[in-house]
Amino acid sequence: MEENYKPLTVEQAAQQKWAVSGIYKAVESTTQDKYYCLSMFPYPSGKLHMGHVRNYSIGDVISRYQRMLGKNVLQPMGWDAFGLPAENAAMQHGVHPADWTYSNIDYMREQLKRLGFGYDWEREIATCDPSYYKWEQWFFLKLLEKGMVYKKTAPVNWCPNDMTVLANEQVIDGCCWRCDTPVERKEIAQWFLKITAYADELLKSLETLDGWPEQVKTMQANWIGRSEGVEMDFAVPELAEPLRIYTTRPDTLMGVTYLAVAAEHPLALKAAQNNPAIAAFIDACKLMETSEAAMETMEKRGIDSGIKAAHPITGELVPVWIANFVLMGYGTGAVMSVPAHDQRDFEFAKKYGIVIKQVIFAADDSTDDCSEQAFTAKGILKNSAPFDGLSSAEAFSKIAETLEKENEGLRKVNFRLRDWGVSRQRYWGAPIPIIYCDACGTVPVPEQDLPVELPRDVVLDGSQSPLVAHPTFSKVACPSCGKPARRETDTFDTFMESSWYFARFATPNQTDKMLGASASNWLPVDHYIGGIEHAILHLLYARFYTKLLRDEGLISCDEPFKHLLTQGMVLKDGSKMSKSKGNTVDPQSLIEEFGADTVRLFIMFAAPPEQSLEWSDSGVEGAFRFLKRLWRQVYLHVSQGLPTGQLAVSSLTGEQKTIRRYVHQALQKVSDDYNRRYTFNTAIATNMELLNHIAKFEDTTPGGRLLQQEALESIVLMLAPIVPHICHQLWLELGHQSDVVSEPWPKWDASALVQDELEIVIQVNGKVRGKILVAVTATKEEIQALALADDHVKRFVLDQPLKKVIVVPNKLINIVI
RNA sequence: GCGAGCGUGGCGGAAUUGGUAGACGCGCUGGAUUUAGGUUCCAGUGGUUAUCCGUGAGAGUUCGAGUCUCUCCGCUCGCACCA
Repeated sequence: MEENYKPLTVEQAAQQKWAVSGIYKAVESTTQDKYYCLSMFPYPSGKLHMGHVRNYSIGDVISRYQRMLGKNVLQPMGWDAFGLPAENAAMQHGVHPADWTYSNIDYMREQLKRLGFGYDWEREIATCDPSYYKWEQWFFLKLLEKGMVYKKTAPVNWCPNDMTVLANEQVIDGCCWRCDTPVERKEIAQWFLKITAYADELLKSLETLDGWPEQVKTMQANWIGRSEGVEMDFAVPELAEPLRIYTTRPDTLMGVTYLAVAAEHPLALKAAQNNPAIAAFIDACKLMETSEAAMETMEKRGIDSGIKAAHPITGELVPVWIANFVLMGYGTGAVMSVPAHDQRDFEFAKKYGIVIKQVIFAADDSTDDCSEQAFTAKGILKNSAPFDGLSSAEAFSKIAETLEKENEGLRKVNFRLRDWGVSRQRYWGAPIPIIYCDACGTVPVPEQDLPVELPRDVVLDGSQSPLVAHPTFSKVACPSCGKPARRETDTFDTFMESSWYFARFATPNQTDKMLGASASNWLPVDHYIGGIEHAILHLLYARFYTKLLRDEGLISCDEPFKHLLTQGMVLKDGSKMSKSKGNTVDPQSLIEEFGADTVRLFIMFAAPPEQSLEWSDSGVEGAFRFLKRLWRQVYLHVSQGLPTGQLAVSSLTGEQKTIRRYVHQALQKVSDDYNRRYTFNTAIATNMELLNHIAKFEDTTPGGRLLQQEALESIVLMLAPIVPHICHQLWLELGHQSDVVSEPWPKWDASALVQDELEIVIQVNGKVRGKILVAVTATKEEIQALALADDHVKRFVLDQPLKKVIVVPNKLINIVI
């Protein structure tokens, strides 16, 4: 055995061995349970960053641990290859998005291989490959057939100077990131998937996801946002149609002092016809971002339309305002306003001098004053004849009933969730397979013409969609009548690709179907690992897609991910590692300096997976030091010749029993850390502690050397999922011919854990005053007598009478005086 | 603005079910070996020390609170076209 640890040699040898044996290739088995472990696939942005290394290290550790438990593991890898950065790179560096993407993929694939992740590379997929997005287009057309897809207008960020649509990220302080022109909202026709048709199921089946973090389930439930309320009409004498609104607080109906409508609402447009002030206000409302955060924090402004609407109960006329915070696309584009009981309405009413009418009063003696702020709690109705004296809950039913009887309203369940807009006015995405014909209307591309391939010969200059500008792409014959028609030039949202890739990994090379039969055997994913930033959108879309695929008969599960591990961010100097902050650490140079195992070890040791991880260069050196110490300890042991014979467990000395107890306590603790807690940092710490113990254990008797062998083998097995290369080599050095990555996970011997005596903490009034060694068989009375006899304890107890004595078995005794 | 988290030594973190706060590692201090430095090894390391005080701040529940409850402060993530 080499005296010194040489990571590069060790890692090359191990990786070569794995490549030759094809050990990570996943083949369906009838004798083993499957385990599908998936890390979120990367966007090929150029090089791996530390967030990737962390994500994939966690996934690889779980995969390798499950393999040692005897599972048939599937761990695939691929590329979320469509997206905006490729187009930006094209504009900045004059490189084609496809070339840029594929060369990034090639570089990053090599990095992943160098890190020793156990992927089945035969299943690699790239979403920009026509053989992948063909099935996405096919499935979209299936959904169109089923009525799960429709087209409507929706707002986008529009740069009037560049004549182009901007992503939210490309809008900086309300202006275009390239030319600084103020951005406008523009309504354009777009394709939508009816995710709201599954709102109920997406909400209800969250309850079945026992392996998901509570916080993620809560966030999803809040995002879906089920509410119970009343939809009602306010008649508008000047319009044929009444104003329809929805409220979750019908109990406050008698406090309505105005209504508010969106700037794009027909009522607003009518009011603007001969009122230049209103027309100017509506114009100004266009200068607004589409993101919810921007809208919720902007200044709330409005103008009186001059039009009045009739209160559905009293018939009293209330003014209708046009307000910038009401949106046409969400709900009905109109809301009722109760300044006394809603904070936003309150601030708006104060600003514009609108009447504030309090109708809800506190049921107890807590304050219900609404002169300074809205009183938003529920309570008792007053000033609300004929509902005076009712509680908010009673009023909800009574008012709903009254409106239903008069045919002016209806109880309704609403969701905050909106349908999924999938149209993007961009080049580097999957084309939407639709053709528009003047005679036949909207015509799906026939199945035999799929995929609609993205043309390569395009000009990217940031001014308009390259597919619109392309000379021939949009010019097609109508598949139905053969006359000249126009092809859809929008592409799909890239979330469309990432919403089903986990299923495609089961049958990645299937050419005649979207998913082969074995998709149902591998799915659902047993463990899914990825960033917390995906807690809502990606995970919700993937759950939605799973239900769509199920209803199409392509898979049989209801949910895609059994267990979810949301990994924290990698920070440097307290803030997120990013190119723009210039605080990135390149994994490549560290791998070259210390080896993949050191990088993996540090990243798994520095923090538990769900917490953010603070990068530390000296911490990496600490990890390297530990691997060197481990190597040295095995070297010292092996160079004395491997011990022979069987360990005689029944005739160990006290010190030998203690060291063996440390080994088996570690096995027990580390198994729990891997299996239940996913706290790999404490699993590593336990192994470091154990190595410290055995380094001090210098027993060279035959029994002592067998104990040293047992301890070192245990450490190597316990660390194999985390640092597989060095463990591969050390396992061979310890006298084995087998491959450590395929060894069974070690079991602890319960009899080795037994102790005769235990240390018990003595507390007086809850404060630690001493420690005593007692036999494990000691009774409460015996422990109490021993504790009271302790000199130090006596000083605190003195002669005071004992009020109470609490004994926590095997832990502590608390004497209360 | 709304939703979800987090806050413990000089630093990363540990304390799993309310029961010894600071495991393990980094850094630092002293020593040994080597000596040009580094490596390696050993000892020590929350503050204060007769004892007390300490887990963002303040209150509460309890024999006992880092852990549970409430209020506040600070930070992070998400908000539907970044992925």
